[in-house]
Amino acid sequence: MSVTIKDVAARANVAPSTVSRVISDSPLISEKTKRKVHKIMDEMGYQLNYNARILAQKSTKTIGIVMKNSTKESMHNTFFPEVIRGISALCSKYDFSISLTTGESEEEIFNDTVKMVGGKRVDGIIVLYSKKDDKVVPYLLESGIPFVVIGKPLIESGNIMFVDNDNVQAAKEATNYLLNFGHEKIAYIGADTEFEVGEARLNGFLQAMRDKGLDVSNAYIKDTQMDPNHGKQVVAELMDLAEPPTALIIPNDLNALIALTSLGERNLKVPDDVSIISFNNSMISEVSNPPLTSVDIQIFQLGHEAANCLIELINDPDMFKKSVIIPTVIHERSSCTTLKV
Amino acid sequence: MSVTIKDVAARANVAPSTVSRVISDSPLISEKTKRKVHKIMDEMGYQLNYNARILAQKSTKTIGIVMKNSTKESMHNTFFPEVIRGISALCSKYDFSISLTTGESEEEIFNDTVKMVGGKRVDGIIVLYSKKDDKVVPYLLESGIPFVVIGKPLIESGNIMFVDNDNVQAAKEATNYLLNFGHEKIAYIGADTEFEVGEARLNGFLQAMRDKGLDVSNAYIKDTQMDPNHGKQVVAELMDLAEPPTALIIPNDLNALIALTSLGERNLKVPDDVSIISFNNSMISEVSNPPLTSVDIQIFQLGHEAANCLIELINDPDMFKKSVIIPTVIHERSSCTTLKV
DNA sequence: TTGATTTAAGCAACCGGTTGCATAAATGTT
DNA sequence: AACATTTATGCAACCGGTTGCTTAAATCAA
Repeated sequence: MSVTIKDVAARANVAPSTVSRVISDSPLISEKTKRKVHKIMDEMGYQLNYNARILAQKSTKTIGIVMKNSTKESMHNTFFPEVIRGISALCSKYDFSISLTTGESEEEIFNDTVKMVGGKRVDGIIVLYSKKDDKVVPYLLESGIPFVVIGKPLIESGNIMFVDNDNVQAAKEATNYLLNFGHEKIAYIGADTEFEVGEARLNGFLQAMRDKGLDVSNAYIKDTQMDPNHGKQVVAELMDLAEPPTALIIPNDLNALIALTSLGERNLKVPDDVSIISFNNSMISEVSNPPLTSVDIQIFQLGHEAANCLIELINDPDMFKKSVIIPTVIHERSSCTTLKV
Repeated sequence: MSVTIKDVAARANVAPSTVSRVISDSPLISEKTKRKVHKIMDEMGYQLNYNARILAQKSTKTIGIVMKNSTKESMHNTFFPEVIRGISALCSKYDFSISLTTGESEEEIFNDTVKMVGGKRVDGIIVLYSKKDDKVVPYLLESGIPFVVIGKPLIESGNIMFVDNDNVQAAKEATNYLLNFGHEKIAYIGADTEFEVGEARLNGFLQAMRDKGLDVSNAYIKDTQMDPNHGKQVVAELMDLAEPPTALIIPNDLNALIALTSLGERNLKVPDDVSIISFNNSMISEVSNPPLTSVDIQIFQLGHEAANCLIELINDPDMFKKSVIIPTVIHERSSCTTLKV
């Protein structure tokens, strides 16, 4: 069908191996021959067949991305495109390709991963989450393939490369930010302890409160899905308490927007009646009304560093398993203010 | 290194070809042999090497996705994850993998595409946009690879499979929706005629206005980027006109949110002072304040259908080049109301 | 000029599967 | 029992590159 290395070789009166070496610009080939072969490759419209190369070199130059793919529960909307962008940037630079899992359920995602790894379709894997009772990471560990987790692995974290924020610290800072405004009745939303990030942030929140000598009622700790109705209900439950919170910590901007609307419906003003601090610092936080004070977790950077680590690891599989922490920074806007007394 | 078909064959005292046929569950092999070989495969932990299969079968079971990858300009945030989800669903079902372009600039994206297609890394391509002066589609056409465009191709559209909304119609309906509320001074934002979708919707808008016998000032037609400052500026320009519009058509929910905020800052109320209709019907439109009336373009479905068409086309490359139109539907919420007289 | 050394190119095995064709074994027919 | 069919398996070429090793040619040293 298409032009192969042999066709080129025949036309150029050289051996296929010579053509192959021309392609990889081997120093074993003279400039003269290289020119000749290149000319003929162009004439014939030769194009390298990557699959053949992959098979021979046993290297795919492809990294697999394992992601939760379901609608709501998954990554906060903005997370996914942004982290992909970060990964892409690096891949593009080092000429790697990206392959995605397509599964919806945990089972499917696991199978996709096995197919990628066992089937030798990728050189390395980036896992976009860290979750309890997850089968993917243990499998990867056992398989020996290079991989990086975005988020802090819950097992053998010393033995696994990961890229993460310091979520405990980030939540602590967010909490302290509110505490410094005089708030003491602070509710924490997003306590999904299935995912490591949820647990870590909850811990940070609790620590900050304890450091300040404050008790936290369980009624102030809420989980939430990425769902308007549920979000509104959570806000309602909090505000209907005998002692409603005066400040809210919310795990992402979209949920914060939901809260904002929900509070508005009850005629509660942000920040005058309730202060809100959220995570992600996406464009939503910039344009909501009022603009949200939000913790920038630097999603692009997370992806970028993860890809960076992974490619290093692929090039030297025995390297020291480092982990990198991406700093977070609070972007102050107008959703927090001093507690009215 | 790992277990190959030959290792299994040796251990089972059969030929490699037999093992291969066992794997593909060929009717040529007896049940007895199948059981025996399967048992040994399990014992040895055999795993198919996909690259070898790809090379031999000349089929990758992978589809490539060509996307604009840059931050702002690109797809409205929510579009990308949602369309991927739609594509994934189908791919998962038919056991296809997904490969992404990683490039940022048009040039890089084009090169990524060539590498995918020329390098035989994919069986087909989905292009996530339709743009003027685009080199990708002509290249794909020439290459002969099966591909589907999401959006209406600007060249040879009879010869190219595509999945799209009827954007002219959608914009017309949105416009009529506002006209029926008595609005006549309607501004259209998002007139980026580089992309087909921008142009089509603009035409729909103009048609609807013309049908109603209304002139449209050029001052009412604005382009906008996915950037808060620019968005606000656009709104400002419109509202500072001697005759400011009473209704706005905005190409996506995030920009509508920007507009909402921008109008709020000028103490203009939505919908009392200005009506807004936006596109995409993302979660933002549901939770903004007020909730936005938005045209649902069914992004998931666009991806789903595109993948569906592509896989059909891969299975039968000579098939009739159909195109499918995904219906749009206006979700009424609270951002539009009758024009005050 | 001759032998040693460097440089350039070719040979052939290999990566790990798939598949058309040949052949052996099993079954059926008369 | 002898031959025609059917069914099950094996042989070997092939997919399109890569690479260790060998060999031929060119350059160098003496």
